[in-house]
Amino acid sequence: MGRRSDHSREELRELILQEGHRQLAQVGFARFSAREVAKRIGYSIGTIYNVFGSYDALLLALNGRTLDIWLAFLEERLAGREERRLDAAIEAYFDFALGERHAWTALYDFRLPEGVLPSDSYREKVAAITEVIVREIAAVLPPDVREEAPALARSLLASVHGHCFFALNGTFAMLGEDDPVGAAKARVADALARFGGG
Amino acid sequence: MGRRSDHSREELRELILQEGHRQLAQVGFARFSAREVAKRIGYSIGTIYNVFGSYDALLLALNGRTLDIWLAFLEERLAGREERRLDAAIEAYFDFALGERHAWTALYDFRLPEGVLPSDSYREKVAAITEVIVREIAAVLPPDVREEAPALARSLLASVHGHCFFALNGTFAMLGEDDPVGAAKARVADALARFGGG
DNA sequence: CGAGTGATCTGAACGCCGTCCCATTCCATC
DNA sequence: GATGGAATGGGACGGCGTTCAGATCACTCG
Repeated sequence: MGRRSDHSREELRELILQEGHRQLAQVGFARFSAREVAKRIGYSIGTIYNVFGSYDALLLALNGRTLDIWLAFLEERLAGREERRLDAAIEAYFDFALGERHAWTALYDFRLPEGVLPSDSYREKVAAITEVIVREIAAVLPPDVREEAPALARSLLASVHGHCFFALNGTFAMLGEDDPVGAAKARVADALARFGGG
Repeated sequence: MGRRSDHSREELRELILQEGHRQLAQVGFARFSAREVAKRIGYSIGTIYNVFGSYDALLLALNGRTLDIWLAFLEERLAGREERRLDAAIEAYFDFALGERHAWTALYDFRLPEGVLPSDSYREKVAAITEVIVREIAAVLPPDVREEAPALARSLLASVHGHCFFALNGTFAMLGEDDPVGAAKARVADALARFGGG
């Protein structure tokens, strides 16, 4: 009832995002509930709508947070590493997805209504992760084909994503595949071999 | 109210699956509702639970139907084709996903509760689609590495899936990729080149 | 200091959902 | 006919996202 001002708007936003991400990671996208988040932080459901405007906006913000964590995770794994950096990046992809299973899955389970585009800031986060891979690809590509790095990075990201996705959703288990990471690395190596890189 | 016997149990099952698949294809997984399906076929929600037992079982059956249609689509695209059969299969993958956008997406959006495995019949359908690809891969592989076909097929399926997924969910659009099919074909070609196939 | 203003917050209400379950209805059998 | 059992309907339940009128409090300004 009524104004409380226990927290500033920014604090509230942060509070919701923290508890929301905790919930999302714990119960997964399908069982995630904005009401439950409100309950846990001791505010009413209305407050969440005051701050985020809609369920979709909240989820976009939560997925954005996942992307932030993912980028940091990836960079930490690469930091100081001299050799086999691309393999390390692939391992990081899988390790993050496995470790943050629910949050990672939510990135792809949640979809905006058709025609609605994610915000620029969300796109930038996706681009930032991609950019890391572009750099790593460029570094192992022969200089004369280095311009191919962005397109190749997108494509290899998709390949690795497919392997990771099948590993997590049980498709690979169904098909008897027991080394998804190895398979993903092999496909990346195949692509680099074509360009004389690696 | 009460027993009607307008349809046999099998007819009812088929009725629900038909209308359910129509709904799923029309509104997508997120907006799909068993109640709505019941309403449209002129039965009550209870009847759907009599026939399928749960929402999850219904969705598994609907996804099974999608897999059936997909397999038929794939086989038709390959039938009578002499050259570039693998490219045709990749195109079929994308064309099916694009054409049956919602139904295809539902295959991956819907997830059983953790620990619950899909039925054998569902697994067989997935395996049947995979088997088509295994055959095509085996056909273009040098005889001495033909035993690699199943593992390679799983991996390439994952790669193509990743490209298709990113094409449909907007990731590729975000990253400026405008030829997902071409990229997928290139990655498959890269892998075959390693084995001296193609 | 006190009244008025406006931002903030609550929670009931709405129309959905999946799920459960029992009263009702009808068919088949005797 | 009567009856037993299978099929069906649909209300009830708890939960969801969403909305919004009303309650409440921190301010501002006279």
